[in-house]
Amino acid sequence: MARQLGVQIEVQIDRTSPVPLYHQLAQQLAAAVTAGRLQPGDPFENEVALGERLGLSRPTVRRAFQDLVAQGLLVRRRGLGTTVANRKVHRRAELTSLWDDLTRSGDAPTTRVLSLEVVRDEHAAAALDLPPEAELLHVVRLRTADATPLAVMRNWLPTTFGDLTREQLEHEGLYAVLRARGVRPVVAHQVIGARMPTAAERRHLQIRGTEPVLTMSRSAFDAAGNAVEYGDHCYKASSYSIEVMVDER
Amino acid sequence: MARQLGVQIEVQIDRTSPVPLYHQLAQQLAAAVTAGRLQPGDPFENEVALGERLGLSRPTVRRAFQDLVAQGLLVRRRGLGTTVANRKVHRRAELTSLWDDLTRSGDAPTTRVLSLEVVRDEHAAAALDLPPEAELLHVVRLRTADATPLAVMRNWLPTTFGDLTREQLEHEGLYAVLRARGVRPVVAHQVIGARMPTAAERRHLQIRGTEPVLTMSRSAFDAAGNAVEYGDHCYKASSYSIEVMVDER
DNA sequence: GACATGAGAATGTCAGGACATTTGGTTGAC
DNA sequence: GTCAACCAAATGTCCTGACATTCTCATGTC
Repeated sequence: MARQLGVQIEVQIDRTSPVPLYHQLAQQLAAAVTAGRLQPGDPFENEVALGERLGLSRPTVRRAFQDLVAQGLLVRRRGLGTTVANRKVHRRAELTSLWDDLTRSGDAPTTRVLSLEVVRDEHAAAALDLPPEAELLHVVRLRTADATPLAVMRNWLPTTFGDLTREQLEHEGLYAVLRARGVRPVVAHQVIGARMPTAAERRHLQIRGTEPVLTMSRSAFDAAGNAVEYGDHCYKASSYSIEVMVDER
Repeated sequence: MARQLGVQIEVQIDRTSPVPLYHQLAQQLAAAVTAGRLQPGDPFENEVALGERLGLSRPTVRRAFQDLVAQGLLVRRRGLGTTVANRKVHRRAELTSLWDDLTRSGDAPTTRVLSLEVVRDEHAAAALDLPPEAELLHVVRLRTADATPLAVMRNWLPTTFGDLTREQLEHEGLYAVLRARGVRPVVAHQVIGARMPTAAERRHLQIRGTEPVLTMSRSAFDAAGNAVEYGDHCYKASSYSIEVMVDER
């Protein structure tokens, strides 16, 4: 039976890349769907043909398709084939405001940059909605207040901020530096938790006895939806707390 | 290297069943984890050994494991193995109660009232904008989720709520009880922190090793500005984190 | 024209195999 | 006691192969 031929999508597979083959394929197919090059209901190229065209095995192609199904982008049925899924409506979550954690303190904050380099980090890239192979500017800073170590802060930013210097980052806060370049994060997703510090954190924060750290992970985006930064901060719990005001009037 | 042997779970595979083998396996493993026969952190039998024991191929076992990872029940790391995931409660820093949040996520909350009495407490009174000599209703509760201790919660309320009973407080969450009497907190000031647990908290929360608690203090007021409650909660940090969304557009 | 049947197309399931990478414990050297 | 190197254990990735099941269309018969 001559089914309607699935649409062929331009795909580049790089076997020298450290990114798994299935992941490269999944991302490019997802990009094509998300960009609107395929519309809901469009038939997809079948898994065998796509595999032959790209020189990939069927399980590898199936693994990529599976990821797209999990993201809600594709629908697959045995005997019928693969089609582009209908777009779902996403509801915005209700919001609260968060006090800026350090600007109210009045203490004399200082920053020491422990590390500043370009890296690849899949987890950070995912938190910024960027491809796993994306290069990111990774900065690790030690923040002190009144000469007392308070926090170790790790941040990852897109390499559009690759020209940030140690001097800038030590002279003022990261967000102040970003504001000076016209970048204003307006949306952030934060998760607050607690754990015991690692050996390195104990050293930097001068923690001697048994004392936890308060952690906060944050993904921040600007008004246009561009990734600004992903941060993973840990604070000496004895010296730090986070204040949240809730107003549901 | 002799790793700790993964726990063996009783599994019945029926090859005459129309249910796919991977699905039969996934369901029985999930049931064992959900039923508590395996605890967070427990090592799982590795995929090769499990396959050999059940006469299943490695891809079939991996497919079952993959489903459990997707459900948040297992954690897998290359070179290390498969372990039962920690149960994490992710909570939005909105004006909701833990009971409401756990009920919504299907985590079967229960409450045990440890103490219910009228007291004077200067600190709590101050947090409620009340005179230091004001009498307050003081309640201490142990909250469990899925039979696992999660939080010790201390609350102080004005004595207008003095007729609250143990039964009411054990049957549903504090805020549900308040709503039933037409009381609705709309403004709250919350402080999130971390510390090491007290001996009593260790006992109630069944904390054995070195593990911190995540703390949240909250003063809540109704629309007219009347004090509703002051709460001081501590949560097992390995099982709890707080989610905050920020939108400043 | 309606209905049954068969076949082709495509996905679903399962198996076996191999190599790469990560992790953490052990061992030996200093 | 510390540190580096090595190795075993375990998962991650990718491949080839085969059979089962579902779906739809074409064809033949009445």
